[in-house]
Amino acid sequence: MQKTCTIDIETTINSGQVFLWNKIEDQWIGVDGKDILILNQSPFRARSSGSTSNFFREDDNLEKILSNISRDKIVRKAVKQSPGLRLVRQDPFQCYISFICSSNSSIKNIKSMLENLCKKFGTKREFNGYKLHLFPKPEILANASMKDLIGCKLGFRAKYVKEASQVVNSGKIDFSWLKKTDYFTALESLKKILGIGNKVADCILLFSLDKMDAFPIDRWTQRILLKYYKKNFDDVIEKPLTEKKYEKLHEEIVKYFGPYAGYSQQFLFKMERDLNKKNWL
DNA sequence: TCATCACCTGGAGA
DNA sequence: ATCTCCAGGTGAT
Repeated sequence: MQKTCTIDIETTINSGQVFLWNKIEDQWIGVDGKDILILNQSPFRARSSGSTSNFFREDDNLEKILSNISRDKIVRKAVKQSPGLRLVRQDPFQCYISFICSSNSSIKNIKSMLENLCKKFGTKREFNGYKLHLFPKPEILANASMKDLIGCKLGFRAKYVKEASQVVNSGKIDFSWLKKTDYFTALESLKKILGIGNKVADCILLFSLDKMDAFPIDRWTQRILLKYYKKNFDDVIEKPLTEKKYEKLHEEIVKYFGPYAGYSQQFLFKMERDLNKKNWL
């Protein structure tokens, strides 16, 4: 109970992990796969229209994790700045499509694309007086026409979304299996899919498949590494990372930050974007 | 294996 | 007004 109270909902929603969320009056309403979630900060309350539980990873031993990652001075500062920030455990299919859509885009635009997909393809559902569209099922997106997907403003990602949905719908990608297997095996499976490279795969692994050693390296993370950790890692560079550079850097990072490297990344990412006054949802 | 380049779209800044 | 650049990258050459 005490742990629950330390979760900062707004900080967590506004940390680049999720997109289909809106603040209405004093509560956050969001879509997670086939569920609608309603969150209140004080008193803390999380309601789900379905079976979603542990959205905030309440089963993690946070005390242990925070003390582990706080060995690093910069991370310690980031944790102190946003102590209520949590990693979330999202619906895997939604997370997968979300981050495929994220490539070369902005948070605002990603949110818009996903809302369009829900409106066009998701089942309408009412929960506690709120009517919204759930996230579309793999089967629906797998069989969607390119015209309709383009209509959702996906741009060049339309093809990625369709193919990625087909892979899930056919059973070639099985999220429950990916959850059970190790980081590297899951990573390799995801990267075979069109539209998924190292960064997108790491986001999916960290935010929905329980891989806490996933450490997404995007533009911001790269800036962070350059700014604070230049001396710690041989492979930090200013230029865009090639695939091999990314892998090598990731290896060094996990060695340095430890098994909960993903948590470190989230705190650092939040800190640096806030520092630069970047917008969230 | 690496370096370039194009890519849908929307918004910000020159 | 019009252009350029960038935004949580990836794929093709």
